[in-house]
Amino acid sequence: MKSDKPNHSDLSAYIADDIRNAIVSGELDVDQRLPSETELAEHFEVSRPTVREALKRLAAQSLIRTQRGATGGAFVRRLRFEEAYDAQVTTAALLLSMNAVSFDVACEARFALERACAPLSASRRTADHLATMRAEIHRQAQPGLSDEAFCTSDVAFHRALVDGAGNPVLSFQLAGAVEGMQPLMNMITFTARSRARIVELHTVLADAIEDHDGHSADAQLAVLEEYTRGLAVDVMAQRAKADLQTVK
Amino acid sequence: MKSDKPNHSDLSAYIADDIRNAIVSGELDVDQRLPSETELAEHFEVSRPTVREALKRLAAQSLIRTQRGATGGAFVRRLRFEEAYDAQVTTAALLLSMNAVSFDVACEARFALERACAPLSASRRTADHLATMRAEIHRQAQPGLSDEAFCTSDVAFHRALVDGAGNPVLSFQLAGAVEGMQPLMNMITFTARSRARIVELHTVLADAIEDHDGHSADAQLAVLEEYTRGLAVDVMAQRAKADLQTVK
DNA sequence: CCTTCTTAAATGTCAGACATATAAATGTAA
DNA sequence: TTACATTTATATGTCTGACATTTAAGAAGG
Repeated sequence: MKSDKPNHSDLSAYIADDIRNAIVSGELDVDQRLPSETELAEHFEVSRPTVREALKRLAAQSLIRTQRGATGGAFVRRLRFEEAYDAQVTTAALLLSMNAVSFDVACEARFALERACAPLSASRRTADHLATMRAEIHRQAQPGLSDEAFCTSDVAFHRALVDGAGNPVLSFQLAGAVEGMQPLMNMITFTARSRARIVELHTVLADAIEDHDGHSADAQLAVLEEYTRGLAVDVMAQRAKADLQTVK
Repeated sequence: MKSDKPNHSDLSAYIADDIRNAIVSGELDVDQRLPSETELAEHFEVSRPTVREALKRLAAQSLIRTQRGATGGAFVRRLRFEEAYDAQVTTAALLLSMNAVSFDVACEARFALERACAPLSASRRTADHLATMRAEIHRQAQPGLSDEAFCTSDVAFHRALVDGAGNPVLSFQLAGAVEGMQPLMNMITFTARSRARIVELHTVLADAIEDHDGHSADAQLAVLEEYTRGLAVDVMAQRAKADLQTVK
C-alpha cells in the first residue's frame, strides 16, 4: 500500500483502489486484518469518514468484512462461489436490461454456453441432479402455474442441468447466462400448448442426461433454443400488433 | 424506496440495498438523478455521512455515478459491457485464487465455454478477428518472449476467437473464464518446444476459423485443452520433485 | 449581444464527539 | 481454585456542524 495524494477529489476511490490492489495481488491474505480506520486515516493522511467510504466500497465488492468490538476491524474476505454467483446474476440482468440486448442475442449466448455443459453433465450428473430436474418438470406441468413461477422452475431445471457437470467454475460462469436472463424470459406469456411442448422437450432432455447421452442432450438443447426463440418472435409480433391497434 | 429503520447497525448497507433494488427493478431509470444527499438523509432519517457510505457502495458496483456542482448529484449509471467485463475478470481471478480451484477444473470450464463459441465464431468471424488471431500467433512464435507475455498473447488470441462470435453477451460471459484464468496460466513455464506446439495448434485453429469450419475448430480446441492440461501436470510434477529435493 | 462576476447548490472533506459491540482483564464469591 | 460478574480498552457505527471545491445559472456591465 503506497500513499500518494494524487488529487484532492475522490480520495476514497483512490484509497479503495490501493487496498483492492493489495488484496487482488495477494499482498494481503485471506482473513488478514487491515489496520484500524484511525491507522488507515493516518497512513493515507485523510480523515476517518473518507477511509470509511473507501472501506464501504470494498465491502460492496465482497472484498472485506468488518467486525465491531475490541478485536474487530476490517478483514480480507474469502470470496465464495455463492456470493460471486449472486453478483453475477445481478450484473448480467442489468446488462441485458440497460443495453437493449435483443432476446435473440441473449438466448443464443445462453444456450451456447449451456450446451457446453451438456456432455459433462450427461457423464457426471448425480441422482440428485436428475431428481431435481424431474421434480421441476413435474411442477411445470401443473395447471394454474403463473408465468413467473413457470420461469422460475425453468431456471431451476436448467441450473440442475448445469450443476450436474460438477464443475463449480462452470456453474458460476453460467449463473449470469441462465438466471440473469430470467427478466427477459418473464416477458413471454406461456400458453398451455407451449408449456406442454417445453415439458416434453425437458423430459427428453432429462432422459438423455439420465442415459448419459451427451450427444442427445446437446441436440435437445438446440431444439429447445429454436423453440424458445420462436416463442419470443410470436410474442413480439403479437405485441407489435397490439401496439398498432392502440395507435388506431 | 421505503424507509424503515430495521436495526441500529449497518444502516448504510440497508440504504444501499434499498436504492439498489429501486435501480434493478427499474423503478429508477438510467441517467435519472437521485435525491441529494441531504434529502436522502432526511428521507431515511440518518446523517449525511451514512448516506454517503451507502452511495459509495453503489458507486463501487457501477450502479451510480456522481457529479459535483450546482446541477450535480448521483445519477443512475448505464452499466456498459466493458465495465462489467473488467469486474467479471477480477471476480473470476479472485474466485480461483481464493478457493483453491484446481487447474484442471478451471481449464475444463474455460475450454468447455470456449468451444461453445467455436461454431458461431467460425461462421461469423470478420477479417479483423482473423487478423488479430494471426498477429498473436506471430507474436507467440517470437523467440525471447517472456512467459507472461506469451500468456497475454494467448489470452488476446482466444479473446479474438470469442469475439468472432459477434455476440457481446457471450464475450462478456467468457471474459472471466479466459482472462480470469490468466494468473493460473502464468504459473506454467512454457518451454520452446511447448510454445512451438501451441503455435502449431493455434495455426490449425485459425485455419479452421478462416475456413468457416466450426467442427474442426471445436476439435482443435479439444486438442488444445488436452495439451494444456498435460503441460500443467508436467509443471506440477516437476514442482513436486523440486519440493522433495528441498526437503532432502 | 457578449463577457465577466456573483451566487447558489451540490458533492468532497474534515474534526470531534458520542453510541455500541466485544473480548480481555479484573475482581469477587462459593 | 474455579466460576461468574464487572470493568475496561478498543474498535466500528453514527451524528453534528463546518469548510472547501466544483459547477451551472443568473446578474451585472461593457
